[in-house]
Amino acid sequence: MQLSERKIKILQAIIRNYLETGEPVGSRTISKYTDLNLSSATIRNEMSDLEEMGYILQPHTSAGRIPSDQGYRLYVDTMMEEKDRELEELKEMMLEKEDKMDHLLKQVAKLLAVNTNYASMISAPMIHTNKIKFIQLSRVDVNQLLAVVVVEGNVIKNNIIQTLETLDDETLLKLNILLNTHLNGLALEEINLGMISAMKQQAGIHSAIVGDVIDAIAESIKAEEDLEIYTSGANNIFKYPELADQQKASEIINTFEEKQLLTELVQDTLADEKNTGIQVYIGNETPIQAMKDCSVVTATYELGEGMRGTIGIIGPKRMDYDKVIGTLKTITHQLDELYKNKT
Amino acid sequence: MQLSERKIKILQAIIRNYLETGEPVGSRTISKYTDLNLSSATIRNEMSDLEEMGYILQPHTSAGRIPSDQGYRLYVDTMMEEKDRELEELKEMMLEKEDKMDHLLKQVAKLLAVNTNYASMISAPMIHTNKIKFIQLSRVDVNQLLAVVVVEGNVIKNNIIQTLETLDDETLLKLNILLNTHLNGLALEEINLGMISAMKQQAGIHSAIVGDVIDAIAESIKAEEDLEIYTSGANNIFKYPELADQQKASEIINTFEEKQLLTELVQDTLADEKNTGIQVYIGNETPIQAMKDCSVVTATYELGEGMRGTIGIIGPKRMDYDKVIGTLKTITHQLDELYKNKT
DNA sequence: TGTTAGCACTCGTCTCATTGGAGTGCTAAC
DNA sequence: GTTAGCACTCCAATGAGACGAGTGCTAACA
Repeated sequence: MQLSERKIKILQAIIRNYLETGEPVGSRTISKYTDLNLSSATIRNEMSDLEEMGYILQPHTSAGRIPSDQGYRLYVDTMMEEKDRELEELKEMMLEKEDKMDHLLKQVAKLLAVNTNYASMISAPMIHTNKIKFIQLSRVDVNQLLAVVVVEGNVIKNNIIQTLETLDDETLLKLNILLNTHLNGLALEEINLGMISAMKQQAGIHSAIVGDVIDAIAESIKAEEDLEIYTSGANNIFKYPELADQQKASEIINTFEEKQLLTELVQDTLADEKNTGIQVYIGNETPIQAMKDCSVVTATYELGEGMRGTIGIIGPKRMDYDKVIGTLKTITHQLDELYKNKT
Repeated sequence: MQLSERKIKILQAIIRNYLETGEPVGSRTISKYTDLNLSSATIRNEMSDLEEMGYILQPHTSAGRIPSDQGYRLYVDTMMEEKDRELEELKEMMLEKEDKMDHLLKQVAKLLAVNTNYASMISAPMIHTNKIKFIQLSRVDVNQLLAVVVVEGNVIKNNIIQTLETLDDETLLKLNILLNTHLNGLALEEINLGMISAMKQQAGIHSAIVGDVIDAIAESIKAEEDLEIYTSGANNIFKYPELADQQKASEIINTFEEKQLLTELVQDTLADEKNTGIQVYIGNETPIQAMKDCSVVTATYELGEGMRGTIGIIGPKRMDYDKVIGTLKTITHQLDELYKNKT
């Protein structure tokens, strides 16, 4: 069967109505709601077709219809009217000097949650390049060295190294020069054993330290791998009765608390290269089992230089897709701008 | 009325029973439960007294009794049999090299939650002294300086400073020496305008930088003030029907998500100096409104040098106080040990 | 005087039947 | 192809009745 013009209009009306109310919607409601003047009986016939085609379903025999996952999917793919959103707060927020990345991300997460009334998450940008920009070794105590590594994108990593011997200023200076001349501009993977042994040789009696420092650097950079995720508004799910029952709520809350469980979502979003930047997971389409009764909308943001992160909104299936997608587009766009203005 | 020996035993039995079951407990149950061989009728009379005295209450006329806040309070203050707990996992966890404070804290929070089946929180230690131990200024880019500040307790802070002029190595070295000789060993509050202007004078044409650096340092150290709190196991509350209803769950979850709301709890715990280290807030005793239907048990841990933080367990009023307090004592003790072994 | 048995009473919970209404599907007429 | 009408379904809300856990009180007992 083909989806006639009229069927589409009716489906659209059903979904819109259901998004608003969360109640199954009946034929009479639609016959009043739409501009095509049809009686409820006609609508009923069409609805019967739509159900057969899998776009809507009945919770029980004598109830109205609700959209199926397939129905939502069609809606999102073809029928949405994306609402552009002005997020003044965001602009203001970004105008304030927000140096600390984690603060900014937390703020964005919160802003999203408050603005949409859904739950939100944001992952810190993954640094793909991880090129070392600068290394600094300093003595903070008789047998403690502080290693500071700055990588591309001004991400700073610290590590304290315990040493057996006490290094004097001159040696320290030499080591610093040695490290910087050899390692600057390199990514972690580019550092090979040959280089290390060359450096050790040059370091002479302090060769042990060189090894420790490189270990410390490797550790600092690698630590980034378990990527940081910030969330907000998890308790918004209680606003939607279909998610608020104990079983579901508990699972969702748990996922939000064990943020690492959200990693899959981030991976999945980032993996999809060809995409316009926005992805919508409806119900079972989600990679996270706990969210099979939700819809998840994710977007990729980019802070130049291959630093990419993910923003996501998690809500009920009857989420206001138009608004959410509009909001996410605005946010990612603003994050781009932010980066441009910073550099 | 006096609390006779027998009344105490009965009250204890009521509370113990209620802690297990979560159901109001009746006179017949107690008459079988206790070793004092009394009929249910006698128990009833005693229970009537206990109710009048405010230690127990009836949810409705023909139901059994449940402990009141006052009853729990008496129990915690005088009748508990603290269970000592061996936490092998904790020891193992701490044996592994856990350099990163935040990782350790997250782990501890999780361990607590899993172990007790309640929700847990832990605040990062507040650094009271905040004495500057070491300052390092480095050039990472033509017009970018990296300021690293290490404060007492090896807490490291970074800040990137934009400069108008490009500083050469020699100037940078001079500035470093200038900053370290003037500021090392001082707390933020001890830096006064006199010192700053003295330093600026010595810095000559680079005096502007000195101001910027001091601002950056102040900012880094102050940032510590909105203290970090880690939580775990919030969704454990769903295991206790009396907390699992939407209204309450939502409030509690929200508090856990907006971690700053837990600050009050931390403040309150740390403020109470005279205490043995463990504090119990039963129901309305809590400083956090959202937790008025919970009990909260907090402990202070100390990592030497005035670095103190708070650990807390949040659960239903019928929490297993004996176990929780035992666990918290073990944990704080282990954290102490950890610190000793590190230094 | 403290303890106990017995009994009437209360009140929440469970079950079951009833009702009302929203909504459908089908049929026949337009 | 559209619509009115009607029988039918099924959920949700309501209320009556039975049940039982538990109490308070009284009177009797050691």
